[in-house]
Amino acid sequence: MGRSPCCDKVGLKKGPWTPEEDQKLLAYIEEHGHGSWRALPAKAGLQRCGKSCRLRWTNYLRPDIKRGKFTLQEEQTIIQLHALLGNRWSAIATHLPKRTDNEIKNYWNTHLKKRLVKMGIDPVTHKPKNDTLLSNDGQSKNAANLSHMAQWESARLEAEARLVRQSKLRSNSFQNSSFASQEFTTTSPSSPLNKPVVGPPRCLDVLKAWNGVWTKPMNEITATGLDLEESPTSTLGYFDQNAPHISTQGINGGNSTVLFEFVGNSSGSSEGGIMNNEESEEDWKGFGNSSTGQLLEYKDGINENSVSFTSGLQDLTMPMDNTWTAESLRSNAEQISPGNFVETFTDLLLSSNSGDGGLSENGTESDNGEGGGGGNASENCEDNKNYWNSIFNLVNNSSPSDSAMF
DNA sequence: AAGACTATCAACCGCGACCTA
DNA sequence: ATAGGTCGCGGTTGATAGTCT
Repeated sequence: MGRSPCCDKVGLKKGPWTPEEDQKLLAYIEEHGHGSWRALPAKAGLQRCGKSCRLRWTNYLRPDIKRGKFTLQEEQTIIQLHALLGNRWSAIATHLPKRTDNEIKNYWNTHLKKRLVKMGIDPVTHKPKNDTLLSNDGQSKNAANLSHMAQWESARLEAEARLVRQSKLRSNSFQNSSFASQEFTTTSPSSPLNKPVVGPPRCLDVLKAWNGVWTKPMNEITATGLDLEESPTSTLGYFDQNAPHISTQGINGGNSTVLFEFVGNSSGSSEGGIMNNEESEEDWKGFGNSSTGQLLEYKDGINENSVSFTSGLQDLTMPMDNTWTAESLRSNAEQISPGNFVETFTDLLLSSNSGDGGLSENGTESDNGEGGGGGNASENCEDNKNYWNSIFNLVNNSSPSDSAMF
């Protein structure tokens, strides 16, 4: 069937919105909710098409939008999610509170993609340009798993979208009541007023692990607070950022989800490791000579039996069997001196960020070798390997890996 | 100072999915 | 089953600001 025009284009205004138009749209939605976007412009007295109104509201006027540069944490989340989901900006935005898909898309295209390219990583596949590393390391299996994971998460996201839609329908009668009473706790940028998603955001299990990285001091890892009572394959459980925890589940006995959270008294971080923009940029530029961060290199990747890291001072090998429990994590965590896991993980992920940061082409600003990554080809290869390994690590440790798919 | 170039991001376009009759 | 209508998503464009030469 053919696509019908969203509106009569004759006489409709296009281009940048004026403050007056914004005011009209805002006032109308505050009073009536948006209802049908198609009908809204006429009712609100706007010479715009409904689509334009929806976009303006969704990407700019909505009160629950956070503006300004992205924090380091947000950057990390975007990269991780993009590795899993690809250009599914709306899905990615679901996990970035108060950010719109459009904003994330723009940020990816103008910043993050370039950084990955400079790292020698294909921003589309997130694979090193020379991905023989993977096969050489016997990690093609992991790559396949990741691919499956992405597919699986995609299916889940779609199912979630349906649920949200259904929820929306059920609550439609709710819509036109008081605007002021609307909850703006939704984290979905695609969930404006007509999507009363209340409560913490639904979150990928992967992101639980990932978010956790930023929310809890290493030494606060505990074996308590296991909150994955819900099925690991269910996304109906909410991730509570205020309830960081470490979770283990029936490892090898069916479910092998292991979520652990370290973290973050990052230098320059404020609450929960969230940094302001300048600080974020500083981190991008400065890791490698971080005085507070301690290098923790994901050294050996994942193999059959263990996962190994190298801290600045010592090696740490975590068993990949059912002995990798909360307790073991905690005790192993204690092996790592109280450095900042956030930074080290960031280093791990982005340690080849020489081009964009403070490391000059010739490496003159690289005053140390460990985290700078601005070195030779072999170092870059190692960094790329680490980058991808970090993703594998997250996926493998937090995936609902025990679904039949895996 | 001025023109060229680059980066950023708001906004638009077109497609596909979904819903309803 | 099908057609029409609506909405949301992802790709792209274009205006503007900033930087470089």
